[in-house]
Amino acid sequence: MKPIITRFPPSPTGYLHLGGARTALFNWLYARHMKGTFVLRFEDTDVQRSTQASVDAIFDALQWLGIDWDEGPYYQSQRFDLYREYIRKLVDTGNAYYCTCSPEKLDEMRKTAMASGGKPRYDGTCREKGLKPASDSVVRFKAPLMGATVIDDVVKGPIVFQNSELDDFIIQRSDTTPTYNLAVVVDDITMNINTIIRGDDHVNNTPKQILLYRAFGAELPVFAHVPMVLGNDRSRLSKRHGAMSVTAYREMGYLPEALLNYLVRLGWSHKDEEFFTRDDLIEKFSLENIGKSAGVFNPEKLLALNADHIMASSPEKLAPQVLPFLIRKGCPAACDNHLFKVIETLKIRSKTLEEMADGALFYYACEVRYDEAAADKFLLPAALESLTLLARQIQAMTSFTEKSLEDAFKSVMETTGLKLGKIAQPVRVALTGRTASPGIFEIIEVLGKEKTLDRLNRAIGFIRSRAGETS
RNA sequence: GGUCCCAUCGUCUAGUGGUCAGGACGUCGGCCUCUCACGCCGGUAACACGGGUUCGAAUCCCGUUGGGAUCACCA
Repeated sequence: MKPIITRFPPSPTGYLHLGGARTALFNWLYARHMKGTFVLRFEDTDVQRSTQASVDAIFDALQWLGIDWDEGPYYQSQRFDLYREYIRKLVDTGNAYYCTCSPEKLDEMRKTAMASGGKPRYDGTCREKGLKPASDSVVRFKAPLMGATVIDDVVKGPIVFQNSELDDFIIQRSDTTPTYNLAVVVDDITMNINTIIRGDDHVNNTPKQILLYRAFGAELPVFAHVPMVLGNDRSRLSKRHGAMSVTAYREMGYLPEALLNYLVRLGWSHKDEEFFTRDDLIEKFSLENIGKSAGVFNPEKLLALNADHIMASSPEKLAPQVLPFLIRKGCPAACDNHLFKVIETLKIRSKTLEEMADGALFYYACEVRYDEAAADKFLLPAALESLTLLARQIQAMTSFTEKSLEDAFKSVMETTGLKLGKIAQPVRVALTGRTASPGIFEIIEVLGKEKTLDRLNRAIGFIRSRAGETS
């Protein structure tokens, strides 16, 4: 069995969007699963629209996703000589010809065809003229007039196209650069690509490409056309549907594994499993289980999956990923043992790293900023006794464990006759400034004796001064 | 419009002739509980329609409807 060689061929005309990422992922996974080779190639023959910034953005996104390549990156713009050589072969073998019909004439041709209800296709004016290259001539592929071309698609099954539907498409522009269909085929042939996994928006190009493979006498690759990713209005995913670039998800605090997991499940399944790590996917991915119908992108499910992946990650793994979010918020955190403990308390209640960072801020604050409503509700004179008692208990403690803290609270409960619920909320506001946070015992343990006492005492002072004001 | 593709809960999907049509997200109710979460229990909700084939169709065939893609000297 021949080794599988797949490729991802983005055109660098913008950031890497979710659809592209999924295509890259499928190709990468298949190559990894089959222990084959994954090739990266930039299709930048459109010099006008291709930019280095886009190339960099795509590198950045792929790297973040952890999608690495074994070969390339190749740039089509550096292979023009090769394409010319292949085009010449086609002309020499009578499979292509020069055409001098002007764009204006073609336009008119299309219009009259449309007007009379016909198809907008080239009428073959120059097909049999045997023209020599001229300054403004293009090269057209001489497509068969009869017969049919069939795609043996692994996901959709056989797809038949009547050759009479195809026209003599241009393979070389008047500026001697190759067009898309020619360049892909030459590249895929010369790079030995034998498995092409791409969006099914390419299905209609495929018969043209198959014809080119035949004209070159090359072996056909396996085609797998995967269904599109749709927006919530069921139209093709685009900017209208909100955040589209892969890196936007990084900024919002998504884990690359979660995004990968979500993307792969959009169109592929393995039994009824929902959660996959990167290694799971490499092990389980297969072309057979790719679905046929288009899928709607659902941000809520992505979010839920992100929460699952956060929960499944270790604090050590999470720390370097949250750190940038903390720093961006002006938090003096470092990737240390303390941060690991902080994360441990937040993991289970954070759906994104952004949320986790927000939740972590209070641990690092020099002075807790009280949420107004929280302070109004809980930092009241009624809490003074338990706060004071608790401070005294903690003062006397030498080390914190869940058990010893529980005992401290119990003692306060006994003295005051209050339930834990009544005591915990004021303490929570004193320590975090908010009414929602990780468990009280966890917080105290992570905060440490000194900070806990500081905050308790400050809250006591806060209540006293307030009481003074109002009385 | 031509060509091509697709069709199971709102969404992602399992299902490959015989299932009470399963799971996940969402949603609703409840439990747990120091808050928020997590977790747990339960509810809601789908085979687009019409014909066949078959003892028996979500599963196979045809048609209808609906949705999508594509029709460049873009990729």
